[in-house]
Amino acid sequence: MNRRVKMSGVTDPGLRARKKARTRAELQRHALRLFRDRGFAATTADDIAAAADVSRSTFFRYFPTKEDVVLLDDVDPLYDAAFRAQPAGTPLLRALARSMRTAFASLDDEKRALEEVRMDLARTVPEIGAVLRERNTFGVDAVAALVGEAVGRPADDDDVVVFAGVVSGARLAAQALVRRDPDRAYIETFADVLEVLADGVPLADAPIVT
Amino acid sequence: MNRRVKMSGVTDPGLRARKKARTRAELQRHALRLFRDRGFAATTADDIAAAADVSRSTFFRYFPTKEDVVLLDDVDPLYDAAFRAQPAGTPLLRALARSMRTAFASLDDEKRALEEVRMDLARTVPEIGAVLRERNTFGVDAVAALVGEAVGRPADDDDVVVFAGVVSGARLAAQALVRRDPDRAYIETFADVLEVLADGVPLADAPIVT
DNA sequence: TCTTACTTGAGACTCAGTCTCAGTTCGGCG
DNA sequence: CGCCGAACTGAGACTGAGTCTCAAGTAAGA
Repeated sequence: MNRRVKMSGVTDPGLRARKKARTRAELQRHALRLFRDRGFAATTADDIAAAADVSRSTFFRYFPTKEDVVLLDDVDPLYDAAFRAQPAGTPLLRALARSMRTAFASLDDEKRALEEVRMDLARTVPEIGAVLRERNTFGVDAVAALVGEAVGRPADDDDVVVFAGVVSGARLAAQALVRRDPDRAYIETFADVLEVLADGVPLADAPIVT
Repeated sequence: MNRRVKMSGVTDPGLRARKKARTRAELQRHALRLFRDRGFAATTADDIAAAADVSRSTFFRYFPTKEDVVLLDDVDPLYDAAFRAQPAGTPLLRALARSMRTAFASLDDEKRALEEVRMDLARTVPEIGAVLRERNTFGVDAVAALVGEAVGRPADDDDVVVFAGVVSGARLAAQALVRRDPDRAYIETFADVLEVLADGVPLADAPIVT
């Protein structure tokens, strides 16, 4: 029993793969806990490995850098999917705002808590923020790809890239706002900013006063 | 002769300070050269120190990290100054685009070359890009401060922060565009993007197709 | 059950970054 | 001019990230 079912359409993982997934998840779980409690810099790769009961070598086999451990994520694909599920005709910025809200709302409590720790670290620890910004669903390239597809233009079309830059900028703004007022919820703030932008860039035409 | 003139309004540096400035500049000069020729990762702090004929310790005394050496910059203050010099009444985005162009044009050839290497590294080497984005004149916080002052609003005003995010996003877009087509000049591209945005966010109202 | 391929732990190695200490050099003052 | 204190430098030890190699263990498949 518990044999790998090779014939069925969905290839069932098998013991080896299941073990790997479990180890990876364990490493992340302990890492995030330690980062939260002791701080990122004060947590060594050894600490994490020890907590997850594997060797340091193994830690780096699963995650190329200490930052990468924060990247592991079940949520980003959900944003993507939610966006693709938006009905045709929806204006882009609204569609993005909405898909963020629905994707985040669809998370169960455990995942949401995990996600909040991740976003907190992203705002707090510069190295992590940088990595996340580059490899996230909301990096310029990723948004450009997503949006280009949605409007039927190439991902390197100037307008598409500029639009993607604005969306990434909206995220930067949201992070800055939450940093200034930690009571704000990040996802909500991000979605709000996108909706503000749907009515035009604030201050775009504001003149300089002396 | 060559005595430090303490009485005159401008405090003349003195030997010590001059030496420091020279060492710092030398370190940067060699570092950028080595980064360009060998690559960032393949250049060790020892290499740079040796090239500039100082000890490794001294290198880290001048620059807290290897990335920081790329940050040293005479140009950013020029952008600031050029922006502040824009006539009252100029709309913000135009003012930013213009001040970038004039500041960059005011550089002599040597400085401009240096600046181009820096921007190239910023686009090419992720670590450097990240540091530059955070500590640059065009980071969200810096833009918010500059713009808040210009429109007479606090730097943590929501509109100001969102606007600053858009400007930072414009930079991200410009970097992405140059990455796709290295023949573009970065500064020009950045200014162009800002001017595009002055006419509204492209695709903002574009609907999703299918 | 036996072979093969993947996975792991141990440990050596390089390099970034921090810190301490001792020696040197500059600046200022008598 | 000569001396003292402060700033600067180089040497070297130390921690921790990240890479690599090798030997031992374990799942997969026949």
